[in-house]
Amino acid sequence: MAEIQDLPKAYEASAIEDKMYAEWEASGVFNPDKLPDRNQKGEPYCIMMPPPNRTGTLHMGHAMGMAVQDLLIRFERMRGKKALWVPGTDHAAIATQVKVEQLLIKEGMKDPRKELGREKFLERVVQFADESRNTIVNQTRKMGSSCDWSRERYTFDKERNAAVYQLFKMMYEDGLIERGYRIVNWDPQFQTTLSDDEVQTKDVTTKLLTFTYDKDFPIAISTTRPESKFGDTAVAVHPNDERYKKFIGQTFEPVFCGKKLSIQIVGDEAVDPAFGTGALGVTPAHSMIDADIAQRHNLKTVPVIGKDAKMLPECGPEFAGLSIEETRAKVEKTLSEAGLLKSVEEVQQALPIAERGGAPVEQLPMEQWFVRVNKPFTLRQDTLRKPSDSFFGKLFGTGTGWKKGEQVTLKQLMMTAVESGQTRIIPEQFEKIYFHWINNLRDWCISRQIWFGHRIPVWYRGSEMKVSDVSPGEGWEQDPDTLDTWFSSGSWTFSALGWPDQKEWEAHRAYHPTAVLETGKDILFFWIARMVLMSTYALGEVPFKDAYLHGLVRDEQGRKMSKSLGNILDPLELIPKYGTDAVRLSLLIGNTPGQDTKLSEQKIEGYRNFTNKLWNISRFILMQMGDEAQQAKGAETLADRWILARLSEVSSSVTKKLETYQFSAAGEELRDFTWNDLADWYLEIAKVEKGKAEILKTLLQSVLKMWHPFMPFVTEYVWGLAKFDGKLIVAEWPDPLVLPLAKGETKEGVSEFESLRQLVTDMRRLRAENGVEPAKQVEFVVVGAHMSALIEQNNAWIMRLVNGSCISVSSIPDGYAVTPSGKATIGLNLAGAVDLEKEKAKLTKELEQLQKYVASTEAKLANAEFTSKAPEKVIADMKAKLAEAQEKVKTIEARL
RNA sequence: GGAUGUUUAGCUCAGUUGGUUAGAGCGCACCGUUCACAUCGGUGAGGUCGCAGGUUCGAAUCCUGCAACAUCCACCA
Repeated sequence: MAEIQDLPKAYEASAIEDKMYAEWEASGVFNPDKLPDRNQKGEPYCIMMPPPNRTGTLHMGHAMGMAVQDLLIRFERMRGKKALWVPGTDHAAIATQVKVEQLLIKEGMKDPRKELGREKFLERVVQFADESRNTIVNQTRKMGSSCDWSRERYTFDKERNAAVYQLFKMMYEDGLIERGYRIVNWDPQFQTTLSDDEVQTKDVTTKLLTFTYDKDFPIAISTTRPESKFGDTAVAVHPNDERYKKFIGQTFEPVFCGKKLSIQIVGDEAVDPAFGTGALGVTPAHSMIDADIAQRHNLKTVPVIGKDAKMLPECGPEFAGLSIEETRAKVEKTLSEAGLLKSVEEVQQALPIAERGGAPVEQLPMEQWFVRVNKPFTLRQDTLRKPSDSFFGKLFGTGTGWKKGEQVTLKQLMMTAVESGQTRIIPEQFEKIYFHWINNLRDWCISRQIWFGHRIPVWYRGSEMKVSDVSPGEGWEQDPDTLDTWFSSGSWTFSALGWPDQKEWEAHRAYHPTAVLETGKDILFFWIARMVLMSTYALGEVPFKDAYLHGLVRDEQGRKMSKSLGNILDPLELIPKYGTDAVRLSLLIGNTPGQDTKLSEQKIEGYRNFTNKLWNISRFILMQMGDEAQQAKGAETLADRWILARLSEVSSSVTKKLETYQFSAAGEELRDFTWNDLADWYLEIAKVEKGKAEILKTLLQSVLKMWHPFMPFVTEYVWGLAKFDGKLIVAEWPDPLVLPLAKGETKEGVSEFESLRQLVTDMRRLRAENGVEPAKQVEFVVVGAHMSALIEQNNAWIMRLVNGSCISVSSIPDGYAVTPSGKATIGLNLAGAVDLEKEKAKLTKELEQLQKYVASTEAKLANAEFTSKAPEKVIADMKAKLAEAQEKVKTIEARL
C-alpha cells in the first residue's frame, strides 16, 4: 500500500473538509427520504435547528449548538433512525430592523425610516436579511452540519406566514388574543412596544425626592420619577397605618408645579408602611404596579409622558415638550423654591432599558394586542394526553392532560407539559426556573410598531374589524403593526414541518413531537416556553420531548465574548487554522450542560493535536493492514483479548452516555481509550506480536464509527482511505455485543492484562523507590525509561523497548524477571512486598470500620431501632463483608 | 429582596444513588525519541475537595448555618 506511506504525517483538515461536505450532500444522506433501507424502517428522529437571526454572522454559541445537534443527528442516523435535521433562519423582526437602521445611520442617514418610507426601508431590510442568510448557511456547512437543505425554512417565508395567520385566527376565535388599552413597555428610540423579556435593567444612581404636592397636602411622598407625578391620581397608604388611616377615602386637589391634580387617598395592602414616608404616589399611566393599584380602586389614568419620551401638554405650558431629564431638574427646583421639598437622597436604582438599542424604556398606556395567558378557553382537542404511558392515567382515566371541551388556560398547558414529563428539560434544574417563570407570567403583548415582521392579520373599516390574511374588500385597511418575532418562532417545531398545510403536515406528522430541542440556556423563556404554548395549544402535544440547554461560551477569563472587549473567537477564523473537527471537539468535550464554558485557543489546539493523533493511529493501522506479517492468522493473545474487551466496554458505555446527553463524558472516555489503551499499549504490542490485521481492522472501524459524530471529517476521510464499505456517515453504530469474544474471557482478559500493566508500573516505581544494585540498575534504567509494551510471545513475557531491544520477563507469577542475557534479575517479589504492606494497612482499617458497623447495628437491633430494612438481612450482609475482609487480611499475612 | 447554580491540583473542569489510595486535560520539572505521530513518548511534583457544625462504621457526595462568585426574576414608590 504505497499510497498509505505517502500520506502526510500531519492531518491536513482544510484540504479535505469542503470536498467531503460536498460528497455527503451529493449522496443525499442529509435527506431522510434518501437514507438507506435500514433507516427507512427506523423510527423517525427529528431536530429543529434553532433558526439563527438574520442579523449578521454566527458566533461561538451557534457553533456549539451546531456541534451538539450534528453529533446527535449523526449518532441517531448511524443507529438506524430516520434522522431529519431541519435548518432555517429567523427574520428576528426588531433585531434585524434595528441592525439595518443602525447601518443606514452609519451611511449618513438621519432618520432612515422617515427618509425612505415603509416600502423602501423594508426593501433594504430584506436585502440585508438575505445576505445574512447566505453567510449563515455557509458557516453552517463549514461546521459540517448534516442538515437537510432541501427543507430549509425561514420564519418569514410564505408557509410560515400561513402558520402565523392560522394561529392568530384560532387564538382570536378562542378569545385568547385581545386588543386592550394597557400599560406596555415603550422604547422611545425605536418607537415600539417591547415584551417584558426584551426589557433589561441597568444599575444607576438616581435622586429620591421626598416632598408634598403643595403646601395644603397632608401627606409627603417619595419618588425617583418626579416627572411622572403630573399623572398621579391617588396616594396609597397601608390600610392599618395609624398616621394616615384618617385620610383614607378623602380626595384632595393639590396644585403640583402648576398643574391641578385630583388625588384620592386609598388604603392598599401592597404599600409598605416602613418604606420612605409610608405613602405612595400612584401614577396609573406610567407604572405597572400603580396600574394594578389603580384597577383595585377604580382610579383614573392620566398619561403625561408621550411616545417621544417628552412631557405632554397636560403638564402645563411650562413643562409640555420638555424631556424627562429637563422635567426632573425643573420639578426639583420648583418644589425646592416653594419649600415643599423635604429631602433629596441618592439611591441605587435599576433603570429599565431596551435590549436592542439600550434606550431607557418608558411605561405607557396604549392600545395593543395581547395574548391572554390566564384566561380559560375551551379546548379544541384532547391535549397533552398520553393515557397509554401512565398507569395512573389508565386507572383513573385522567391521564396527564385535558379533554376536548374542558376549560383551561395557556399557563396551565405550559405547566403540564413539563410537570407531566412529556417535555424534559436538561439539565433538570432548569425545570424549577421554568416553573417559576410560568407562575409569574403576565399577558403577552404581541403587537410591535416596527415594520419588519408578520403583519397583524386584522383589518379595519370605520368601526368594523375583521381577522383575515387578505383584504376583505374595498375600504378596509390593515392594522399597521407587526407581530412579536416570538409569535412566529413559537410555532417553529410544527410550522417548519408544514403545518397548517394539510399535505405537507401529513407528510411530516411522524416527526412531531420532535426529539430534542438544543439551544442556549438564555433562551429558555423567550422561546422554549412559547413553543410549548403554541404547540400544546394548536396541536395538543408538546413541541419536543427533550430540551437540552447548553451554557454560554465565554472567553478564557470567563467574560462574555463581545466586540468591545475584543475577545471574540470567530469560528470562521478558527476552522481554517485548526480544522472543523478540532473546533467541534473543543466545544463538545470539557463542559457541562447548562454551565457556561470557557474557551481558549489553547484548548482548540489541544484537540487539533488529538485529531492528528487519530490520524496517525489510522495511518499506522492502515500500514499494518497492508503488511504481510500481520496477515497471518493471529492467535488470540492476552493483549488481543484485553483490547477487544475494552472496546466492547467502551462502546457500550459511550453509547449509554450519548443517549443521556453526556457528550463530554463520552468524548473523554473515547479519547482515553483511543490514546492510552489503543495507541500507547496495543499498537506498540502489534509491532512485535504479528498477525493482527483482522483485529486492527475491527479496532479502526469501531473507533472511526464512534468518533464520527464528534469529528465527522477526519473519520470519514480515513474510512475512505481504508476502503471500508460505503460511507461512514451511514455506517452501523458499533454494537458491543457482536465482538468476537466469549463471555468468560472478557473479564479475565481485562483483569489479567490490567494486572500486568500494573506490574510494569510498579516496577517503574520501584526503580525510583528502592535502590537497586548497580549492576541491575543499568537494566532498570532502561526498563523504566524505554519500555512501552508488555507482550506475550512463546509462552514468555516480553517487554518491548522503543529502541528495538527486548527484555524477556519469565515467571511473572513467581515475581522474577530476567533479561535475555540473564544478567539482571528483577526482584518483583519486592514489589509485591511493598504493596502488601499498604494493602494490609488499608484492609485493617476497613476491618475496624466493619467491626464498628457490626457492633452499632447489633446494638440498634437490640433496641429495636430498625424501622424499614429487614434486620436479619442487614446483619447478614455486613457479616459477609466482614468475613471477606478478614479473609483478605489472612491471605496477605500469609504472603508476608 | 427572591430564586437557581458554582466553590475539588497553578489553570479549565470530571467525580452517576455515601464505600478501596479523589481523577482527566493543559501547564510545570526531569528523562527520552531517525522507520504511525515533537501536533510525539516516558516519569514525576502538585489537593486540609470554600468555611463551621451535624448525621453515619465510613462524607467531596446527605442535612444545617455561613462566606465568596455567577446568572435569572422582582424591584421600595
